[in-house]
Amino acid sequence: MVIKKKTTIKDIANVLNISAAAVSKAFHNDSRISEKTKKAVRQVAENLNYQPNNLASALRSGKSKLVGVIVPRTNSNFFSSVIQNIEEILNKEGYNIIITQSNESYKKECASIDTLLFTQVDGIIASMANETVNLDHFEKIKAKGIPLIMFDRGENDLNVDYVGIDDYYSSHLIVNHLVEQGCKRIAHIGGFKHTRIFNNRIRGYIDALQKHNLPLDKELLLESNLTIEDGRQKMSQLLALNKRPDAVYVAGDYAALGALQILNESKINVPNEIALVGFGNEPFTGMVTPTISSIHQFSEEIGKKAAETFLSYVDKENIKQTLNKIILNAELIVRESSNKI
Amino acid sequence: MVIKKKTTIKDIANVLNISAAAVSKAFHNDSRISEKTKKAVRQVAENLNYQPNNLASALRSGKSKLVGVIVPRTNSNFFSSVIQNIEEILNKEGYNIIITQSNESYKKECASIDTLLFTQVDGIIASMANETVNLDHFEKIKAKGIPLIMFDRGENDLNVDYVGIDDYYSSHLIVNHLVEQGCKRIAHIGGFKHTRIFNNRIRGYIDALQKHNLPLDKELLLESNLTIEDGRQKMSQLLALNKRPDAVYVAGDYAALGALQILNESKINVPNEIALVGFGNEPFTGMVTPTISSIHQFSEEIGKKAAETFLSYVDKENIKQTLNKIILNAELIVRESSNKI
DNA sequence: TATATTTGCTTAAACGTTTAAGCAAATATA
DNA sequence: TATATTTGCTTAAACGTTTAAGCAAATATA
Repeated sequence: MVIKKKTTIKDIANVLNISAAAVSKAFHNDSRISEKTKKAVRQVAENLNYQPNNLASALRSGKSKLVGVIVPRTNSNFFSSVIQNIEEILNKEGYNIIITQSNESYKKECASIDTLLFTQVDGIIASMANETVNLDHFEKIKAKGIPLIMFDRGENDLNVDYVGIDDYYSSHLIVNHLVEQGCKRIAHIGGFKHTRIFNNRIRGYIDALQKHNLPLDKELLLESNLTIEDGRQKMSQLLALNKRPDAVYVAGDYAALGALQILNESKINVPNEIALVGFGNEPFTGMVTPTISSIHQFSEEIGKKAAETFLSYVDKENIKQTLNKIILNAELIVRESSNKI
Repeated sequence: MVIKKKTTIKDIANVLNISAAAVSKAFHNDSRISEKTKKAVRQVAENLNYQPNNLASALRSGKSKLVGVIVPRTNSNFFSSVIQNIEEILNKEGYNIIITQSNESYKKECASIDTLLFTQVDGIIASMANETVNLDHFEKIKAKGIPLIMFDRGENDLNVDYVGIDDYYSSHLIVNHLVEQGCKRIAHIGGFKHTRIFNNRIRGYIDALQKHNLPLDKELLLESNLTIEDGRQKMSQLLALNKRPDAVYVAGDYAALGALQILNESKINVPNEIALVGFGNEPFTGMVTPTISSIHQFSEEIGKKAAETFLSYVDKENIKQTLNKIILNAELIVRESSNKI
């Protein structure tokens, strides 16, 4: 059996009787290398089946051409679509991405950051885990001097670029719609208050009620981890009230599904007795019975903007990031669960 | 502003007045380095906030400690769970994974392989795109001398390790169940015949019918790309037949959902008029009305076995792979769509 | 025709590790 | 006490690139 050594830049140089440096420059289309030599280099490279060694060039140039992406989970339409768009933009510029999932765990998020830094990524694009409160691990990234771009779930305190939708305004969209449908007691099953986006949705909900001169009933505002299970639990809690709500706005689709299950099991007419709106526009919202109204975030745009923001730092020395929010529009998709006709 | 240089092994060596080689050995717990020195090295490393440079060690040792993972999409419960388990096993051994999505596209799959090889991964774990027929791009991986492990969607012709479930037997599970429910005209909306797993499901379907002395009606065996849309289309086709089926076995959950939509829209009672079974146990099968029976694949096991198979090649010279199938059990989850009681 | 500029390379060092080979001092063995 | 072995390091080269500096030949300019 023949042990075949990998072809290197030197092998090409030997064939052509030029220096390795000239070969390297030919590949990089250096203006001081003649067209004739460039052509010859390309030809020999193909003949010898040359594959550049990214590790070596990364080591020498200090750029690994890798970008780390941290998401709470890939198993979600939103995140997988964002990832896909990040990849598309970055691949075009010669970057590859390393995806890691935090599984909503603070510990896993810390570990992810450590491994990404160890791999010498040129930057990190991240969306925070639910559990995360302390931000020291993200500060580590900044201390390394590589750009950090947050999307969807971020924190102002990090003072870095952020791409997301206007959660406060989205709540207004939902409340406006429900009021139009004639609802007067609108409940909100919200996410953790310590997470900025969920806090904004809560603030938006409260302010929108006030705008419509509706009273804020503390019993109708619940904090949840937004799983299916907790959605069921919180909905049961709302049904047990003396004065039930006539609409429920849930800050996440999975919890909205749990709520719907309880409503269906309790033979409550949705939307006529109680209307329901979710958040995130997961595909299943259009599959269940009745279909669930939800907020659609333009994941393609979010992914693209995040990638482009990263690229804007490339080749800059001494990166100095500041809080820079890119806020995109979101859209309310009205489906059966809130459409009384 | 202070430009801080990264701490290297040499900085530690200077502080302790020893050689860089000694520091490297101390980190690798070499037996010829004294405990005292090791302790001192670790202490100084911490003081200087030393982070090892993976690129340099990868270049020198020829091992990047990166493993590429290629999936048709991450946006699926099955694939994201497999990925998560691969990651868990490999992280323990100091490996990181680079995930790429082929989006079921042959071209994207080729590109993914190129970028992974460019990044000098130590191995690749992959599940093939729907579109893929030609296997040259996978042969490239083998030619590089790094291990290739296929899961879920593979090809015998590649002659590499494969981890998956017994598709042929799974079809028997489904047909047996439907016969038990009293069904006699069982249709099959199958995947592309050129993909091995779908072909096995078709063969299993045909043989299981024969085992139960049921005739094979060509009109009832359809080939599909298994999207929701095509599921709708193929179901409509079945409903247009003179002799309709009394059960439909769909080789993918998304297409099964499309079929269910048509059945619901046509006011056909599921399961009593027509029973329905899907494949894959995607979460939404338990969310829709009626809930859809489906085959559950143990994604945790599949991910773990794939990762362990990769690890079995680590540190081996001259890797020689052969067709080696690891076949795991699958389970039929019976739900409302096929349970006549 | 003499000098300046451009072209097309080469040379040599470097990126931060790992590792084979070797050496002196300390310790063990005969 | 003389020799053999072990311990704890050092030296030097290497992994495959990139890049600053420089040089000779070719070409342009005065």
